[in-house]
Amino acid sequence: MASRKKVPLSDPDRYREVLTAARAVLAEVGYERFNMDLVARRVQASKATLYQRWPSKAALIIDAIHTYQARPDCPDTGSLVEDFRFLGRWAVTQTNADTRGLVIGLLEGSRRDEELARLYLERMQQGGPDLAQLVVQRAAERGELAPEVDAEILQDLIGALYLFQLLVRGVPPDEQLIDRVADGIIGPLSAKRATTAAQQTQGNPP
Amino acid sequence: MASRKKVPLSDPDRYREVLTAARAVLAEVGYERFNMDLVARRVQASKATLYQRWPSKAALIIDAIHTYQARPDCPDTGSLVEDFRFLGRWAVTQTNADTRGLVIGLLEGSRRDEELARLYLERMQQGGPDLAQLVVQRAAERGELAPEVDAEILQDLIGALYLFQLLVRGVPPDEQLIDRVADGIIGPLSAKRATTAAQQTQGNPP
Amino acid sequence: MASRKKVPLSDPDRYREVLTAARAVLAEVGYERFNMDLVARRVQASKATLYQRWPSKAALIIDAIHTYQARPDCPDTGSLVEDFRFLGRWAVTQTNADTRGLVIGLLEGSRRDEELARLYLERMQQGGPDLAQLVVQRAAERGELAPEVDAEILQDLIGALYLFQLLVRGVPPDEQLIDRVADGIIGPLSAKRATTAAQQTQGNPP
Amino acid sequence: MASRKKVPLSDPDRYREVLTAARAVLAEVGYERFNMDLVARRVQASKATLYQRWPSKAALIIDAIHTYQARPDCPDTGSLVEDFRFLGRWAVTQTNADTRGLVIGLLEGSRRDEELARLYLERMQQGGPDLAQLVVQRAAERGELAPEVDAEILQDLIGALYLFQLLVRGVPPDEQLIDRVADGIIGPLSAKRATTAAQQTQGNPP
DNA sequence: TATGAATGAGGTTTCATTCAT
DNA sequence: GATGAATGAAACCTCATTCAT
Repeated sequence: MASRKKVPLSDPDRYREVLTAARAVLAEVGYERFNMDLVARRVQASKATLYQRWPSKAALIIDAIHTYQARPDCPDTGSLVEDFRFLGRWAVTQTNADTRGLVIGLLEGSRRDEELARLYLERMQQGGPDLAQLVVQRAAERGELAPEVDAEILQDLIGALYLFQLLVRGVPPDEQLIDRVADGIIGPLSAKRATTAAQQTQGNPP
Repeated sequence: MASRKKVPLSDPDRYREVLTAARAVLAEVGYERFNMDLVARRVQASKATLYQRWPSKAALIIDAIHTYQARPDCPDTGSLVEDFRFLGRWAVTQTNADTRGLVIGLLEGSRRDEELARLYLERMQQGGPDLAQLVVQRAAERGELAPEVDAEILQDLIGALYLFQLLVRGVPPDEQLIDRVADGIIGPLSAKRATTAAQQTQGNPP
Repeated sequence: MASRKKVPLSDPDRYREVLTAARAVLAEVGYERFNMDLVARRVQASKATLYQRWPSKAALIIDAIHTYQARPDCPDTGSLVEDFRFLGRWAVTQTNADTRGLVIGLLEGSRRDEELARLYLERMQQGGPDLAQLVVQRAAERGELAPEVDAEILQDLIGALYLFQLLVRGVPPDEQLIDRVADGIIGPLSAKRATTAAQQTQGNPP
Repeated sequence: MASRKKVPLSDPDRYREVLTAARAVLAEVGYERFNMDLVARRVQASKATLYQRWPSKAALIIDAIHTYQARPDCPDTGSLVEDFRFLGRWAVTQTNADTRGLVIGLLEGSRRDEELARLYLERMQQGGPDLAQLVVQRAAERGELAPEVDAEILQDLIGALYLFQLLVRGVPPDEQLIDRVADGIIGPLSAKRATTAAQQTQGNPP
C-alpha cells in the first residue's frame, strides 16, 4: 500500500530491481511500447531518477539485458551428443516465459542501436557458436563425426532449433526438446552412434 | 522533384508501389519507427490518402506483408534430401536483403496485433512445416529415415537453420546454405546413410 | 441491398431525402460530430455530390433546418388560455424524438454561423414570441389579464416551459404538458379566472 | 511576450488559471472548436502539461465546469414570491457574459459524454428543481397556492424563464428579470393574490 | 451530373527528456 | 540524490474540401 520512499539507486538491490522491471516490461509490451514511465511506475520511482543512472532509454534496456548474462563452462564429456545436451540444457536454464518477448525486443532494438545489436548476439550465443564450435571441433578430432556431415552447420543446429521453437512455435524450449535434438538428430549424425546403435541393436534382439 | 499529382490508388501499379514502399520502410526502420508519414512521403502521397485505403498503420503493414505471399508446390522427388533442397531453395527465392528487417518487424508487430501474428507464422512457414511434414512422412514411408531419427524435429530443421542464419548470423540464407544443410545434415540423416554408416562401421573395426 | 445508382439531386425527392438525412445526423451525433461523410453514406451519395448542391457543411445544415419550417395561423379564440393552448399544441406538432438533438445542434452551430443563429431563433420562435405577443396583447385589451401580471414575461411562458422540458428534463414536450401549462399556469393568471376562482371560492365554503 | 517558465500546475493559482482559461475558451468558441492547443496557448503551457493533469479534452472541460459549482442555502422566507426571488437572484449571481456559451457547450458536450451530461444537469439545476420543489411544497402547505395552480409546473417556472432569456433572448438573465418573474408571475399565482384579486374584482364590477 | 479518390490542415494523444525543488 | 512536473517533437487519425473522370 504505502509506496516505497526514496530508496537510492545506489542500493544494489534497488538497482537490480529496476533492471528486472525493465526486462519484464520489455518482455511484456515489446520494444515499441516499452517506455520509461512503465518502468518507473513499476518500481515506484520517478522517470527523472532513472535518467540519473541511465542516460537514455536505450542505455537502460542495454543494461537490463547485460545483467545475469552468464556463460556456461565449456563441456567436455567426450561425447558430442552429451556435450550438446549440456549446452542445450544450460540454455534451457536461462529460458523462461519472458524469453520470447525479450529476444524479440532485442531484435527490434538492435535495429536502432549498435550496442543492443551486440547484446542480442551475445544473448543468442550464450553457450552458443563459440562453445558449440569447440565442441564440434573436438568431436571431429575424436573421429566422432560422420565424414559427410557439415561441421559448420552442425554447430548451429541446437541454437537454430532452440530459436525456431521459441520464435516460430512460440513455446519456450525445454529439456525435452534438447533431448530430442540430442538423441534424435545429433546422435544419428555422430559416428560413434553407429557403434552405439549397433551395440544397442545387438543388445536388443535376443 | 516535381511531385506526382493525384495518381489514384486504384491504379494497381500505384497500389503496389505503396505496399512496396511500406515493406521497404518496415525493413529499413523497424516496426517501432515505422509510420505513415514515412510511407506517404516515399510515395508522394498524403497520409490521408493512405488512410483511405488502409484504416490503420497495422492494416497497411498487414497488407504490405500479405502481398506476394505464395506457397510452393509440394515437392515429391522420391528423395528426402532433394525434397528438402527444393523447399529450401524456394524459401531462398523469397529472400532478399529486406527479409531480415521484415521478419523482425513482423515479430515485433505480432506482439500487438493478432493478424500480424498470424501473418508472421504464415510467412515463417511458407513451404515450411506443413510441407516439410509431408515430405518427412513420405520419406519415413519409403524407409528412408534412420530409425533413431526424430521425425518431428527433422521437419523443422531447414526452417530452423534458415531462421538462424537470417536472425543470428545476419546473412540472408542462400542456395549454398541450403545445399550444405541438405547434403551435410539431411543427407547423413537419411537411411541411405545407414548403409553408408554400416559400411563405415564395417570398415572401421578390424 | 443494391445501392441506388445515380439518382440526380435535381430530383426533388432525392433532394429532400438528403436534407432529412442531414437533420437526422445532426440530431443523432450533434454538431461536433456531424460531417459530410455521415450524410453522404446515409443517402448513398458521394460527398462531392453534396458539395455540388451545398457549398459548405454549414450551408447543408442551414438548408436542412430551413425545410418544413412552418408557422401556424395566429389563433384568436377569444380566450388567452385557448389561444396559448393552440400555439403550444402546434409546437408539439413540430416536435419529435429528434427535436432535442436538433435544437442543441442549432445552438452550437449558431455560435459559428450567423445564418444558423437566425435559423435557430426562427425555429425557437415558430409560433413563438411574435404570435404570443399578439395573443397576450389581445387578451390585455379584452381585460383578461390580471393587472399585476407582467405581460412581456407572460408571452415567453409557454416557450420557456417547452424549452425547459426539452433541454433540462430531456423529454419532448407533449400535449399533456401544454394542457398543464395552459390550465395550471396561464388559466390562473388570466382575469377570467378571478371570476371562476371567486365562484369556486363561493362554492367551497359552507 | 516573455513566456512564463515552468509554473507548476500544482500551484493552485496556476491550476485555477487553466480551468478559467478552459471555461473562457469553451464559452468563446463552443464545444466543437474547443481544443487543447487553444487552452495551452492561452495559459502559456504545453499541451502535454495539460494532458498530465487531465487525461482528455472531455476531462478538462468537465473539471473546468465542476469548479465554482455551488448551491445556495434553501430559502425559507415564509413567502413563495420571496423564496423564488432568492433562488432566482442566486442564479443571477452565477451568471455572466460567458454563461450562455458555457451552457451551450455543456449541452453539446453532453451528447458525447455521460459525465458532461450529468454536469449540465447539475449546472442547470443549481438552486433549481430540488430547492424549487421544496419551496413550492412549503408554499402549498402554507395554503399560499391558488388551488388550480399546477405545482409541478410552477417549480420549473423560474428556471424555464431563466433558460429562455439566456438561450433564446440571448441576454444573461439579471435581477430585473427575476423581479419581473417574481412579482409579475409568481406573485399573481400565489393564494394571497386570490384575495387581492377578489378585492379587485369587487372593485371592478359596478 | 455524379462520383471515387486525393489531400492540407488540423486535433488528440504519447513519450523521451529536462527542470526545479 | 530523488522526485514531481513541464515540455517539444512527433505519431496517429479525421474531415472539409477539391480534382479528375
